[in-house]
Amino acid sequence: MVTLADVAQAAGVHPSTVSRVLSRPQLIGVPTRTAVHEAISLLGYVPNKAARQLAGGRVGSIGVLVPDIANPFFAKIVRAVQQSCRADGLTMLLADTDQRADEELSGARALGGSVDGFVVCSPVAATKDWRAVVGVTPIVFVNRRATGVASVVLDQRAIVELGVDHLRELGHRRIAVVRGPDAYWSSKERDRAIARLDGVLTIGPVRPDFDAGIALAAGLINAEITGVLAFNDLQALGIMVGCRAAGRSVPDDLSVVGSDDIAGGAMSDPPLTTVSAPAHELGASAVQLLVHQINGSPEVTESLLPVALTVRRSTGPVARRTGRQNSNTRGDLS
Amino acid sequence: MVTLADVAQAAGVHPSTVSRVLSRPQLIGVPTRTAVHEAISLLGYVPNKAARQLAGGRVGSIGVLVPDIANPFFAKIVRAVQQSCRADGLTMLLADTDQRADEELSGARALGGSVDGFVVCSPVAATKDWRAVVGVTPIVFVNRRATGVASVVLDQRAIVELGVDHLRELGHRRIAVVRGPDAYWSSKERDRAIARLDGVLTIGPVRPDFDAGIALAAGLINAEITGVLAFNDLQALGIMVGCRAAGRSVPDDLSVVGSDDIAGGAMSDPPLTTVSAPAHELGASAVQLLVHQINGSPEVTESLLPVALTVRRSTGPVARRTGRQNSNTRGDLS
DNA sequence: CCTCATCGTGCAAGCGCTTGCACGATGGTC
DNA sequence: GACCATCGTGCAAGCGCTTGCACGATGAGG
Repeated sequence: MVTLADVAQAAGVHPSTVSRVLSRPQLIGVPTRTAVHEAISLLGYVPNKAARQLAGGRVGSIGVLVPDIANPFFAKIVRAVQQSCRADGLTMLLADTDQRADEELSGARALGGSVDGFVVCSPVAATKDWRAVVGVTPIVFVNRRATGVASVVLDQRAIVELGVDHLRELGHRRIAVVRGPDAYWSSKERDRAIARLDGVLTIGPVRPDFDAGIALAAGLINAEITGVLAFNDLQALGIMVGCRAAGRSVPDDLSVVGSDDIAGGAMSDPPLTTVSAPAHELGASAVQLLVHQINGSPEVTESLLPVALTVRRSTGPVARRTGRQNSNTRGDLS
Repeated sequence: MVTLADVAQAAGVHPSTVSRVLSRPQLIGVPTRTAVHEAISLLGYVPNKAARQLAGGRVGSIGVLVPDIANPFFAKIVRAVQQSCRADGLTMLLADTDQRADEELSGARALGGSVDGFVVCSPVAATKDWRAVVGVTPIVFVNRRATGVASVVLDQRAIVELGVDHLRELGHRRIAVVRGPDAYWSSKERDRAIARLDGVLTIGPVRPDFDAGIALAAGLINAEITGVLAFNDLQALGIMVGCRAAGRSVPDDLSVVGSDDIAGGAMSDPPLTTVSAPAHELGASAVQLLVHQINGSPEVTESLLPVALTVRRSTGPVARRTGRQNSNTRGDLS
């Protein structure tokens, strides 16, 4: 293993000079700097992170906590975070919290000493608990806004409005929007947006997963809903399957729009119309905000990311009244 | 921050004693040990990883490299790895290699100094390059077998046989199996298994993703295939969609079986029959093997994991000849 | 009762790096 | 021409932990 001292010797300078070339090059004269760089690449020197951290410098890695890495939405975010990290020369430590507040906190504790900061996706633990655990360590929340903590969130209001407007433009009048679990910041945020709207039915809270979606379908049909905005894509996919199982067709009998735009949505049949979340930007912005903080910026930035409607084929014009009539008739049979 | 020294003082012993209580308890007398433990929990002491590593001890973390974390199959493995890590008190460092050999190697280099070992999923870089980069650092390959490297792999032969046998039992005679990219170890392994079989057509190599699956459908129909074993679930899903787009039905006109058993398979319509891979075991075994090596065991273990058929509704009995006749007729139209 | 393993614990030397401080060498100013 | 700011570099003290070695206190054997 080649150390700082080896490089220093090769370059004919003091180890501290090498160290400075690496951390604050502007302090060092250009000729020396060049010589050091040559020695570094010649010897293939790689700084030892542990030593660097121990000596009080930057660690060069960040911790990322996600509720469930198997959820494609979070997988996309993690991927973006990882890419940003690589671009910034950072290492990413990942912990899956299994959606549990205690795992979140214990994960943070475990990573605590080894990272420069945290990116926390959809945190469920209370903000004050977070502060207690991480102390002054920089931190940014993804998908939750909290005072005193940097965050990058999706425009939940736009999600609701984009989804509902799309349905309305297709002529739908009996529109439902599914509420998410109360524990989520995004749920509360959407509820606020929903409250602004006239004439939409709300359903739930309902778990944002496939099975819950299936279970939802029957109720939607009974309520003669013709267009529904699910809480996320997984749930939307479930609604579509449940609908077909009940003998109805998507989008002829029910238009469904999801939210997130996970890969599975494009692969369903019909492919899912959805409000696309910029997962990549979410991750990238989070890292950017975090790096800012790590570099000493005191400002607490709250970043709001726009969403966009992706129209595929799970939504269509509302059926003419006779069409709905037919549907109802069939519905009585099942 | 509470340090070893603080604990030592609180317990009235020397720091080295505390250190030993943590790393090799059997060296320390029981009363002292107890006292130290009390002091530790009293003060809420958390060992500093950087210092520990620097001093030459274990780091307590492992590096995991995956080709694509957004691929649900790898997400499942990562999740399992993470769980095993937590159970063993290990931290997991994750890097996404984007399926590129150079990223694999540079990822390993970046993590190099900060981990006790590596779990590498579906490595594409050559084994000797790996050895060159990681030196004597313990390492285990997932989904590739290589001499001199511990590995945990799926029984590729069983995958092929299980899939094909299932199709045969349903009466299919015109069966195709899709080959994967030549670069994959699993592809070569399956090819070997396919070679053993009589009377199956092979197709490909074909990329193991959704779009490639869609593209495949037409060819399958033209060749009058009635049952197909895809290379993985993503591809199988694509075949189903492509098939329906061509006016055929699954499983009536074409039975399709996937491989992996990703979550999306259960959510498709019809839900996908597939050869399930024990993703959780893959991850857990990998960690176990790695920990063994880290603990100094010299043996190079190669673990072969069994797979199982999960029958859902994308496969069915072969259509009666008249049925196929009909299909063909319809086929001419499209 | 003295000798010698054996066991439990203290001691101190680092691991590789960062950083505040000191110091010599510049070049400009009065 | 003597003085001072400025700049570039060397020096050394740690960061928190592990571990080989030494040492005192036990209990067993002659």
